[in-house]
Amino acid sequence: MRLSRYFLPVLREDPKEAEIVSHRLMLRTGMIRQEAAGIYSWLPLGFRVLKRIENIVRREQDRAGAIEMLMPTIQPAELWKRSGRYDDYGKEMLRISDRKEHELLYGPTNEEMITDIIARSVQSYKQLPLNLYHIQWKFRDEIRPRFGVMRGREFLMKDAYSFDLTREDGEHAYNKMFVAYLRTYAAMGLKAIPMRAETGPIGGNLSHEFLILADTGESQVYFDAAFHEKDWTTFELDYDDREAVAKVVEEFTSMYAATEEMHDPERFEKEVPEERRISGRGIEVGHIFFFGDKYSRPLGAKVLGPDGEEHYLQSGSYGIGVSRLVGAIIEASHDDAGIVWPEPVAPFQVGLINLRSGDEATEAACEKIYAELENAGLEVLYDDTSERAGEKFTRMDLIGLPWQVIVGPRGLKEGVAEIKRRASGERENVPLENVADWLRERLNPTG
RNA sequence: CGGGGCGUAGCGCAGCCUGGUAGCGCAUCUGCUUUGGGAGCAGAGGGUCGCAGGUUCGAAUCCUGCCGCCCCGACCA
Repeated sequence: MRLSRYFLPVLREDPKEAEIVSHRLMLRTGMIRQEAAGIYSWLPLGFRVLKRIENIVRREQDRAGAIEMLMPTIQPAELWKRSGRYDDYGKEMLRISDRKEHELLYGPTNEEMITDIIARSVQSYKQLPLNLYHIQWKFRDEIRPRFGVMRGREFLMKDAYSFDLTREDGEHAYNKMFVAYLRTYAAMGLKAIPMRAETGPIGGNLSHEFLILADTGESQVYFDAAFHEKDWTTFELDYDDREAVAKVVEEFTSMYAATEEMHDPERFEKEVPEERRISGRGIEVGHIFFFGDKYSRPLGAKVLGPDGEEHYLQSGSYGIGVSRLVGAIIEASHDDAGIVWPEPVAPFQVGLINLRSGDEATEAACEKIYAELENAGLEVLYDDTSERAGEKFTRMDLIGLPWQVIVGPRGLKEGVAEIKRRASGERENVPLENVADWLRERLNPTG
């Protein structure tokens, strides 16, 4: 992408409404634009990141055997009256009515709808297990939206719903999602610590929240430093192997980790040696629940089992805040100069900077490298604008692409381009003709 | 919902107390000079002063009501 033809409205100054770093940087880099409290437009740069994250989530859900679908944002109130949540959900639910005065609502979550779909289509245990998910916009009329996309009213969420015949099967479905979540966050360069959680209005009794550590997090968390020593990168296993899956869950739940609501200081002190007790702030980026027949009963989701009897389905629901993750990743990965994108979620992998636009030789060298990088399957933002070097450097650091290729008359004389790694600031001079290969060796082509 | 703050050009702000023809910096446009870490000079464009009502000869400024936004607290992907 040529910057001169792109839409990247960066702000030179900090917008005054943004206090926390991710919100500030998202506004400054032109990723988002606020339309109302907790409601944002996603501008091209932000949209690219959102899609990247969404794709990683999708890949890991698919891998764990979940099946993607899409339910609408608008739901009939009638479903929610059946589950009893129409009244329970309170003012957080945005209620609307159509021209015929039918009561509708903008979905804050989809347990009712998916359970109803299953109830109408699944009659036999032979059709199980099922885990269906979608990635769809939600609306919750939060008491106080804040922190940009981290607590928006409208937000993009991946929500999956599992349906099984027995509690044991349901727990396996839960465990699979648990492992899939570890894999998902790891694939984005994050460590999200699973913590025992309250179940809230979703209900049920088995639940974990996944939190990434950041000073600006909204939750107070307590955990065992042993989490820092875990291997977060390899969870290669057969999802159908119940024991293997349960073992990973066991491994990651045996160490103490709790949010403030569930924190038990006595247990913490008893189980964790003092030097390993860590308390800090965390951002909740995922939440999984197992709630048995809480919804299948009122919505009549039952199947005939092998015993010839009717059984209510055993269910769980599994959410990842996709739009929140954009902010959360920035909170976890930035410096004074701006965002430092982990490669897997970066909007572009490479920023190519022409330091002297208008200069024929420099332009020719840039065009050549640009074409080679694109041919190598890399995603490149080519700063071909006529601005001065300083502005280009500052802007490229601000938007935080993992690699910068800097081409100017100085290097051209030596036949080299300078390649800078945003995260570490290391620079290396690379012969012009080797730039594409050099980068390709250090990057995975994006799919 | 309780507490605090803000609303004036695309962005950041001054002006308001003490009413008198709306200003600064950055950005934008034109020209020239520049060009390896947010350039210089010269010129130019851009405003329902959040909205409505009131007081006044006259309101960004005073009064009343409303709306929006941000921050702190109780709730949540």
